[in-house]
Amino acid sequence: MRCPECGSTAIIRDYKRGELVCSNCGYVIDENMVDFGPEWRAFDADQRNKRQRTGAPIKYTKPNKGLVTEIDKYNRDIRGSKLPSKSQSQMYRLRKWHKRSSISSSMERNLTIALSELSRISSTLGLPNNIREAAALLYRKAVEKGLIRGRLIESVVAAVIYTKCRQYGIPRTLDEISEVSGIPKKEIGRTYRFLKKELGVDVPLTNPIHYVARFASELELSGEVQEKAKELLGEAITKGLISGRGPTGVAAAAVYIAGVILGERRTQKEVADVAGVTEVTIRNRYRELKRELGIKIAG
DNA sequence: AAGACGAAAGTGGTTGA
DNA sequence: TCAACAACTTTCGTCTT
Repeated sequence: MRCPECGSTAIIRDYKRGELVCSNCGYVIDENMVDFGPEWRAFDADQRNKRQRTGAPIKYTKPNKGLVTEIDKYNRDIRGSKLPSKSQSQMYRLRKWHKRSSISSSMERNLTIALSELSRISSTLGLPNNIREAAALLYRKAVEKGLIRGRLIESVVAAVIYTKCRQYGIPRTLDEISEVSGIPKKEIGRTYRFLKKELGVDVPLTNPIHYVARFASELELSGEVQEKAKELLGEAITKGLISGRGPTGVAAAAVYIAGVILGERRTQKEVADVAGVTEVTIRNRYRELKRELGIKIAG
């Protein structure tokens, strides 16, 4: 699907608000959207199997990727004739170990818990499916490398979501993820850094531009303001005003300035609230941007 | 009266010895 | 492991609209 406004394919489904939004320009494509997710919740694999009414394509968000080998209990070959007794005892042993290795392994149990937490968090944050899948894959890698030991499953889940959100350019702040996962920000950050090091994931610096659309739409600012804010940020980036600064603060200041320039003023406090920073930070960034970019505020 | 501005002190996390 | 450090927050007084 493409955004009718700017042609971008970066469309985000915001289930919380029931909106289909273009993440590039902030254009709301559809409102009153239906959430196609399940209406039920499940807390373990058993409940899920009982409640799920449809099958699924191959997915990393399923503990066994949706692919299972089953060894049935009838000692027959493909034509239905009995197996020789030597093969029968072999099949018996195969069944035993197949069961032990796949169903009751701690890794599978771990994944089951983790994946249900992962889907809960990503629903609450309104994350698209490709991120969920990517996060699930990353988590799987972490489990396979034995990096979970000694860590809360939930904190690793939070960390992989944070990582993937950043990689996919729809960043959520640590604060937001911390809130829905119930894991302290500090812990998520630490796990995130650990995973990054151990798994060698390459995460680009958070680009403040990615926050603009969200902040602007929460403040009900027009598309022009967003464009202006992005333009300002682009300039700021080339002048090296970003490094070392918190991306949310920079984005918030740009949105604020853009609003003032285009006559859609919001108070510093309003902007500060949606961005999750203080007015003072906005003022500091604002001052820097104003000075370095030579912006004059029209009176 | 509310918002904008900025100084000063405090906080939590990173970095380098 | 500890101290220095930068970014950010909290708090508060003053100025502007």
